[in-house]
Amino acid sequence: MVTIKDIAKLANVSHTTVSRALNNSPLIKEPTRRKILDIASQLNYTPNYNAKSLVMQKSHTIGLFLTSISNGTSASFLADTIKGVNSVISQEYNLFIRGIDDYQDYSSINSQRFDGIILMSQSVRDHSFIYHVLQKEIPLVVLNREIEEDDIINILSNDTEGSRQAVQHLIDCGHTDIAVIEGIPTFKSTQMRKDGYLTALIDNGISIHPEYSVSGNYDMESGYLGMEKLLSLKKPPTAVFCSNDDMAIGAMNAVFANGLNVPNDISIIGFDDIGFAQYTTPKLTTVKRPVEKISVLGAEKILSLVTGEEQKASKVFAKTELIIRDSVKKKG
Amino acid sequence: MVTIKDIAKLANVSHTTVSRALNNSPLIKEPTRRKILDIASQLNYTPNYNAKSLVMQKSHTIGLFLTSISNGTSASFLADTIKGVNSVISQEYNLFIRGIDDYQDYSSINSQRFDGIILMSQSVRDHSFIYHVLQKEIPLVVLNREIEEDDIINILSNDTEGSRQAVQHLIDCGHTDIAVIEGIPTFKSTQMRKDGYLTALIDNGISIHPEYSVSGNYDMESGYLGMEKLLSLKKPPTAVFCSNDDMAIGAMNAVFANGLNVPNDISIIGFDDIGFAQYTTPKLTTVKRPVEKISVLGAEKILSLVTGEEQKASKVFAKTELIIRDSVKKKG
DNA sequence: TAAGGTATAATGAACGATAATAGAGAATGC
DNA sequence: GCATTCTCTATTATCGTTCATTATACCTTA
Repeated sequence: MVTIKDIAKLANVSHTTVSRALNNSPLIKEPTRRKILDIASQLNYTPNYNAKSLVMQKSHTIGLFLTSISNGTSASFLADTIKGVNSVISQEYNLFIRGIDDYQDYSSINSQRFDGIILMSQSVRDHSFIYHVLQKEIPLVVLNREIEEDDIINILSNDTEGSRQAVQHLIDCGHTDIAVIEGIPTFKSTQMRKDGYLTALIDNGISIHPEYSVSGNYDMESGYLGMEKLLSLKKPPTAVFCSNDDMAIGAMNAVFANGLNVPNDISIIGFDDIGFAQYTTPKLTTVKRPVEKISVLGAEKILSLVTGEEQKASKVFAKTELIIRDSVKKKG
Repeated sequence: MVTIKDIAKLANVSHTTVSRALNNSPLIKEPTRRKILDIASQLNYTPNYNAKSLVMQKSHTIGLFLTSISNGTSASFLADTIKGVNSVISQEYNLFIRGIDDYQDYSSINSQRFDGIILMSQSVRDHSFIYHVLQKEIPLVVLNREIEEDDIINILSNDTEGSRQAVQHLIDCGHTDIAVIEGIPTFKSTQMRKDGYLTALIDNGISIHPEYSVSGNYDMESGYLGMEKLLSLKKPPTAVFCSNDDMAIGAMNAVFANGLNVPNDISIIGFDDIGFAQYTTPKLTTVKRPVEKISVLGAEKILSLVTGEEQKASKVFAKTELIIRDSVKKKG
């Protein structure tokens, strides 16, 4: 492997001069610089990032962490996150990806190894991780889940408002017996979407029936089971807000399995707008959550943090959007 | 940040002794070793991987490359790949993820930066990348796409056989007018699945109609368009083999949009067995492709390669599996 | 012409680890 | 009892960079 010393020898200069020439230092005369650059490219020189990192105390890697990679994270969420970050992080950085739950302890996560960390957070369980990163003084951006501390850069989608709009849409269509299938209990998103559901009901003076709230865990199977539970009530709801699209799809299947029809017997609305939402039968009315956009914003933030541009701690909200398709019926 | 020298000072030994103690060298007496380890854990010592890498010529990072992260790679494929690899690569390794198409040139991909590379390959375009990695003498495992060179470790799913079985299943159900919606032309998988389709027809003495082969690009939209084209033929097929599930879902929608029924008017079979396949209406009959298993096998291979265990170049085939659900109808 | 400036380049010391070699002290042999 | 071997630890070099300091050559200027 060719090093700056090899180049130095050939150029008849010191290795320092080579280093400076390669780093565009003004201390080097143009002709020498040219000569050195020529030789470097002829020898096909590539800098040794380990040596560079060692002396500069910079790792050239950005860590993208998720609450989990294998558990409870849907394929489209994972894919959108990675796509968003990947599109922004330039080639000179290493893009490192892991799930927090892959770690027994966080000792290997330090500022030597990471210039900055993006956390796509889905659970309060992440708090110990956040605390660790903060304590190690690694630049951090937290996506998707609101963190109360105010010296944190936080990029969020407004799930509460999004789900409020969704349920308001059901109400606008004449529904009053509206149920919710909830997500994984420990996830903040679960709480926010439930809040939006409740807000819409309260705003419209609709009384809240506890039996219309059933639990789920964001996968299709749990949507199926949740809907079965709702259908077995003495008075089943006429519309169901599912906390994500996967569960909405499961729920639709449960409706069909019971010989009923969506949206004629039961209206269903989802949350996320995954790619499949427009290919279900009927097409799924849902709330588009801007996962990829959040990731892009987060990656941009971490880059400017890492390259030293001052960044105020801040909360950025990316907007959700109600996507009306065919799974909700106007009553009366 | 605490270094071995700090530990050495406190333990009244040389830094070399500390290094040896931490690396379980037999040259260190047990009592000294204990003392050093105690101090190290008290100081919360974590090794500097950059320094380590520099002297040991080892990067402690495994690169997971895909043909592309943003173009033509489905969410479930990307997610399954990452899940599989992530579950195997131990915590002491960095897991680096990128798309090949993110690179203008491969100069930054060298043995200093990567101990080993896993390539989830989807296109012949990857060849220049493979050539580069081979030339840099970086341990390499290629997944998903067969590479002719025989000194390469290659882990594949047998798509040809899988799609042959799929089409054979259609034939067994009494279909003879069988069409195919193909994938992205440059992808090897497209060719293999087409081959399986053709093989099944030929094996059964069914004549091949060129108008029954329509092109697609693996996304749902193209499945929709492909099916529309087929439906507009004078004599539409009674069954369609879609080269992946996404297109199958698009195709089903096209059938519905034309007022027809699946499977009563048209039978549809897919390929991949993505999570949604069992939640479509009707549930999709398809061929399960073991993406995650391939990734696991690949990750295991690269690890044993990297840790120095001899590995013969080899081709490993992971089996596909026909999953029969409700989108194919028995004729007659 | 000597003293002082000002560019430009060279020297040598880091960074934090490992590895080859040297050295000190105890155990062994004759 | 002294040389020799054997254990264990210390010394020093090294990996490929950057950076602070020092040196050299070339101009100014008095």
